[in-house]
Amino acid sequence: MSRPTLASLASELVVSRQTISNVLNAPHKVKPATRARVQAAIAAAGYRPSAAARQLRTQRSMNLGMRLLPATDGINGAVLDRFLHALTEAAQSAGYRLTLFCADSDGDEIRQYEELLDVAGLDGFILTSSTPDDARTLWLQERGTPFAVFGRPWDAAGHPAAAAHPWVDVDGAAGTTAAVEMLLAQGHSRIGFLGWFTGDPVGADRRRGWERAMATAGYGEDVRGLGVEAQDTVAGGASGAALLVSRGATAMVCSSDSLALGAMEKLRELRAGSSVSGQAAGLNGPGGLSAVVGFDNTPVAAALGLSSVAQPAEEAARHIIRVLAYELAGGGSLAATDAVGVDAGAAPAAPAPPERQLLLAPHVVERIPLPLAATGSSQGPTAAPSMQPR
Amino acid sequence: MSRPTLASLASELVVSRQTISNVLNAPHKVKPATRARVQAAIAAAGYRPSAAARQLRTQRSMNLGMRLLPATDGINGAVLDRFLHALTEAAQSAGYRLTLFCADSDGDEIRQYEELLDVAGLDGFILTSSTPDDARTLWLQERGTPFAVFGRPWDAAGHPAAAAHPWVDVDGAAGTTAAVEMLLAQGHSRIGFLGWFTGDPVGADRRRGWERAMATAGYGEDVRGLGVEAQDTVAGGASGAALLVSRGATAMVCSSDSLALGAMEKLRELRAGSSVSGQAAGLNGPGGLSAVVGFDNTPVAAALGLSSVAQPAEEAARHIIRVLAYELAGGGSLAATDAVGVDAGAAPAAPAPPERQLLLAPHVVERIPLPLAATGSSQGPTAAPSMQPR
DNA sequence: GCGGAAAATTTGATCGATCAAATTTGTGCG
DNA sequence: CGCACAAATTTGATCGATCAAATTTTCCGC
Repeated sequence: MSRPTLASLASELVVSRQTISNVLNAPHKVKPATRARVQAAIAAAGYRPSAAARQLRTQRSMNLGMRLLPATDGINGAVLDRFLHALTEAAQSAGYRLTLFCADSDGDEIRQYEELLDVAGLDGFILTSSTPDDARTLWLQERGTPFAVFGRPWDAAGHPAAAAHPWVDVDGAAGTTAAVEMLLAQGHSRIGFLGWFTGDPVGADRRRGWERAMATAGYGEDVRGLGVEAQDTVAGGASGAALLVSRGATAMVCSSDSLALGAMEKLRELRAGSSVSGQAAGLNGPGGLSAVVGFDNTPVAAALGLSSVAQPAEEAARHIIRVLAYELAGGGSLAATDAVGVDAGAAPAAPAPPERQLLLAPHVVERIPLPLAATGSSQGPTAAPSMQPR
Repeated sequence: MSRPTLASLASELVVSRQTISNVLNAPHKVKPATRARVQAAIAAAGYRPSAAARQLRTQRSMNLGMRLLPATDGINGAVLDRFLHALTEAAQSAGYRLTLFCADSDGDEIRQYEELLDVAGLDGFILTSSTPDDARTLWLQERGTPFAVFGRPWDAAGHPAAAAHPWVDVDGAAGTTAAVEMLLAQGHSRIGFLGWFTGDPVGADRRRGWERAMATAGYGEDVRGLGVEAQDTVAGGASGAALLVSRGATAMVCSSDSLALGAMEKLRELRAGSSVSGQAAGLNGPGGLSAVVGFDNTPVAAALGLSSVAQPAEEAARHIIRVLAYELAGGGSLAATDAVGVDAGAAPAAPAPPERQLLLAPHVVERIPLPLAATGSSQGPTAAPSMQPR
């Protein structure tokens, strides 16, 4: 037998299509006895409603779209990777499917939205990364398409902006603040900041966290000169670290793991260079090598024993789906009014709407740099005789 | 006006639905004059056929599915990331959409196939990674679902197996062979192999490439003891490298960048330990640090100046789509006979069917290890005065 | 046992496209 | 001119579900 349909199942069961449909979509409308009988038949026949037919009628595809950004660094892009995994999983368990697409530019991305909405009837989009005065969010809002953004809205000046759409972001400043606090606890006081060039708001935000923490600790005055910017690469990190050291820094918080990796290597090199007792250039602070903290907690950081600020990408993804699903389920129709002083109405215990805009706190993963001692790890290496030749 | 449909456009143009449909799907059936008029109207109205309606009628969704594997290492997983990007892009330009899904196990993956086929009507699947006697490929073949695999089929013994389904893979042995040749050219002769524990066929294949190249170069005898296996981590690479060095290796080819990274660090450490003139333990072969070659050409390798074997992931992705699209377009109906001596028939110049099974050759990216000299890269670092406080 | 409202179920129309067959228009030629 | 036949276009049915309204069944009190 080929795939069962509502009609085929109905005639078999001697009930109408609609009754079966109701069992699936509005069970309370069906008499318990019938319901049980139908459910049994559905399970037995392995019936699954066709999404295409359903979509044609209901105009909902249960399909969400997300642009796959052109891989930038690959070292830092790892966060989006984790995000994508978690997003797929969350979407799936919320009953949505996830469609990927590529775009050459933000303009092209909008063109893709249009196409995907018209042709595939996607129900909503997830945007990753937000730019100041984002054209995409404007377009989507005008058109009334549901969407949620991983990344705060920024105004043209690079400051957090107010926006009506849902978003989730990670509080970068809180991350660098926590990193500074960790270093302070280790006994450091001349803690530098190593950021990237591109004047984007994310970098500025991370820098602010460092400034704030230093000021709070009473080192606000010393900060001048300890904030440095370089290209967001390993090489850039190395030269930036050299500059910071020359200015007396004994520790540094970096905007990325690429930078931190370069910094760590450079510190190691400087320490090796300054002879055995490397107290020379102010190196060897209390924490030794771990005086470098990266950002994003990339696999590389984990592999090399680099401390790093970890973004809760999985939690962000789950929340994005939660919000989007809520909007798509019509939750937005009531929640349109800002959630301030909404006490009247006495709604019948709706399942507390998710925060439409959420800032998550990252945490610092403290690591001890790879010792590289000859002692093997859990399982030591073994010589293996050549296997099958040829 | 809301979205135009065939019917709305038809009445506007005073032609029938079917004529418009034909203009889109079988232009040759429509008189040139009419065709032009309809095409203009389509463009003007921005008409786009609904995929759901089309799918309902044609039973084709133009949608491909792919499982997103649970992120393993993150360092080595980068290849799949590039693959996914290229795949999305290729699918898109072939007119297909890509749907992602997650699964807990291979068994669950099959369950997902079933669901996605029934509910969403996916036209085919892309599998990444293949296991010996893969249950998924068997299931898909039995069911007659089109699919293509990134990875060769292996038999239970871990040897390449014959299979009827399309696949693309990268020739790992050729990669390690090329790596050995590069090292030979640098003057090395005691070249070790550093693989991973898990007895999977991919690792064995890469090892065979090393063995073959060494034998060809006349060092077949020496190989004994120079093949070592460890955990596929940075720490594992370090300890494996130590062992290889103790056996007299001056260079080594690794199965992954994780291993190579550990090896590189260990070599650096050993070299530093053996005083200034580190000729001691047979270190400092002709190629110096670059005597380590990794596999997968991960961003980390690029960042750290580690030579590595690069998989043509993008090309693999494009070919996978090419093959799958060909099958889905009905190309398989003729190509069922093996492409050996098919000279008869004299087909009317069909656009040469793509190879159903293709082994791509990787290439070695030779790099000079990060010097970490204080001289800044292209753009040097600059001190930046504190930005907006608070 | 009966009227009438509520509950349960069924029927016909519809979403927007393509297929298959029917119909109309156009062309060549004796 | 008119016939046969091909080209171009149109019509009706269909894919598989849900919606809205019509219909039948059930239940209750009097």
